[in-house]
Amino acid sequence: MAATAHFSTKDRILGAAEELFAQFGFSGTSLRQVTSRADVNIAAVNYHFGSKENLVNEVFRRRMDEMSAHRLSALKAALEKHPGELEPILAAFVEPALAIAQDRHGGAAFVRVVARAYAEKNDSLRKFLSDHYGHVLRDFAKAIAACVPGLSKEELYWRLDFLAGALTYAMADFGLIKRPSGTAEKAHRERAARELIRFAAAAFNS
Amino acid sequence: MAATAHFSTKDRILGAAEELFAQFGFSGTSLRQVTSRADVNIAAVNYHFGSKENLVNEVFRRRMDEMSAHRLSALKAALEKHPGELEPILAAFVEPALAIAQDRHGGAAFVRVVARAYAEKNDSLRKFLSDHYGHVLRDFAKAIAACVPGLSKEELYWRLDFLAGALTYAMADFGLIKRPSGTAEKAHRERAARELIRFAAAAFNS
DNA sequence: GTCTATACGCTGATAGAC
DNA sequence: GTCTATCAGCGTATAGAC
Repeated sequence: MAATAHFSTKDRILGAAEELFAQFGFSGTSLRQVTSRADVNIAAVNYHFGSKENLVNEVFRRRMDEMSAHRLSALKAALEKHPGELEPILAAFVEPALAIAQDRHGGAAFVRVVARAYAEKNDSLRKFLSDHYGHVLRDFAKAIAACVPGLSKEELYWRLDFLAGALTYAMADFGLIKRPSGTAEKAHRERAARELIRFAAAAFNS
Repeated sequence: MAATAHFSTKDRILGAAEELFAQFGFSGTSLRQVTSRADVNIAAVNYHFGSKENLVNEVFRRRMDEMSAHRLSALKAALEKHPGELEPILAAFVEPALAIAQDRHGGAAFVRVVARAYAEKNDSLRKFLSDHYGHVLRDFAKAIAACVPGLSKEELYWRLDFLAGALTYAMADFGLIKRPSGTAEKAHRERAARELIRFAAAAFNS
């Protein structure tokens, strides 16, 4: 695969799916659109991915791996450069998520699938998430606990849940706040991150 | 309609749709499932609702109207009984959502429908919500602004969005926190509401 | 192993008879 | 208002070519 400049059938499907999911949403994209854009036969999807749902999961896994890596390296940097400070830890959690969410290339599809993973209570998907990315949350919980020693473990986890909810909501751009048409997407995202970090810092410190 | 104990075709479709959407999601539920459960003809949906999308909106509207009315009357009571206090206002926002979530007659279904809308990032549904219930959020924003005079309007709206995200997440039981098997569902939800109100109060007061 | 042609049982939607 | 009939498009499955 490194020996050729051509993309494989599988990669072309992934790329086309990612673009179309971002533009039209998950259920708004048909496999026929995907395979037409990728210039492959309709049956190739089921050959390479088994099902449409699994194709979505594969698109999702790519982003999640990337986001988790960014979160962990940002956490490491935050602990080294700002030991004992809460906000840099929260920034390490929030910023990679919002960056991925607003990435042009498939970010919107990623957001949709993240939320689905929870909403569907799909146990195998939940297990996949917990198995592959649970250690990330645990690292953040430990780092936050060290900054806010008065917090019980139960309260800590409740608040992490609330932060995750607010973050997911912000990622999906679901709320009242709409980006003013004059504002660049990047500036809007940075504003969202800054606001959420301050919000969460105040809440964790209470 | 008040003259008879029978439910109309339209109401039977709405009830069946709410239950099925909660269980299988929007795109996971076919109109044939809905009409089969409601014991009406498949074409009745398009006759009464025009489209599947509009049926989704109507399912939402029934519950949202109820929840919004509860929120507004609770807000009024909070402002009269506890003028100048933030936490009663937040409780007026959070607790009706809790109440709906606990309602025997489809309330749990409603919460899951909201969660799914959020997960699937259904744009038309989102616009519908914003058009019809934006004024409720605006009333809360005004009440909160009076309690936290230092907050800019923009910051206020960001924080309301974060609160809404955390609330949606928590009410749908999305997060890490799992209800211990010995705990009653009602007690668990009341714990969630209490934690969230404290969390949000700290965040708004920062 | 990869890929294609083809078809099956569904879907949401609509037109027109009653 | 409600029904039947029918439509194009959907995700999926499989047989078989290379």
